[in-house]
Amino acid sequence: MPELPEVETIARALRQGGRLLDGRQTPSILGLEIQSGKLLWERSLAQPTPSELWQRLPGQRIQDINRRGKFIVLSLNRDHLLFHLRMSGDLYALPQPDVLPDYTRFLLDLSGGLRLVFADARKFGRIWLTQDPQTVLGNLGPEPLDERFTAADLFERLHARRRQLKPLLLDQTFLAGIGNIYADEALHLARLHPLRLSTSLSMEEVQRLWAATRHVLEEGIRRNGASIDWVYRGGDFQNSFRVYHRVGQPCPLCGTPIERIQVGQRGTHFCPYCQPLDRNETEIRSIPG
DNA sequence: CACGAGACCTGTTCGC
DNA sequence: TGCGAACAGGTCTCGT
Repeated sequence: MPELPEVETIARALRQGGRLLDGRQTPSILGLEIQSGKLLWERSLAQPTPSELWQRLPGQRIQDINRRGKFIVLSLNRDHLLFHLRMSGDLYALPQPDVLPDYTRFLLDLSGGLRLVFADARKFGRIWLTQDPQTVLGNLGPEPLDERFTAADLFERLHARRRQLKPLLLDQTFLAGIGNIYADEALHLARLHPLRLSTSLSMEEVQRLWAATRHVLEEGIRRNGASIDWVYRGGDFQNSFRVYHRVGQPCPLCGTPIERIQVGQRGTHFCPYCQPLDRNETEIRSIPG
């Protein structure tokens, strides 16, 4: 499910409350104390062992809640508790007496009668408890919405490697937080073909990609993320998709039917007219003769 | 270094 | 209607 805008929405809701879930507003868990908890699917816990986790967690307070890339970071008195939701995870606060939600893999009982629930149908999500969050987050690339991240930085990073744009945007060491939806949306807004080679972009094209990336992420956050299928609920950015999940439907710029190809085993959506591919701009795979 | 395939998992939707 | 295939917001590891 979640990419940067969805994870940002989830983190904000945990910090400030106010996420609408089944018609109810979820509460903030900032400042609450961890009393106990349960791990219902062992492999959801990446680090440390369950026994060490339950030895360390009780008594710590949730002092801060932030997002880095697609990670949610809870800062506790002595540790950091990190969550990655991967494809189908979600994280939210509920009143304690409630029945456990479907696919609950981990929960924390908190002071004030609240409960933090980590639900994850596909079991890909992971949890870490560590004193040093950098051991988990250390390889992430820059935050695309950080004001210190400039178009010149992006140009430099694109030209430091020689890769197709789409897989590069999905590479979390290149930029942190972009996933399949926002990569396709950004490339369309920037009018760049997903197979374009990173080293082929002019400064003007990089400027477009930089602005487009930030624009779609900001718009995603403003709309509380995108809700598709049964997984993440609460956002409505899906109503603004330009290309994602729109195969055969008209491009919003020119009306040409949107096409779908596979790039690095990911479904990739683009407008063949607005995002043309010049032979000189992509890798030549086979040398004749 | 870059790329593709396979793995990790379960649920929903599509096509015949 | 039924049933298997395809597909899904992500990332890691391995082989070429």
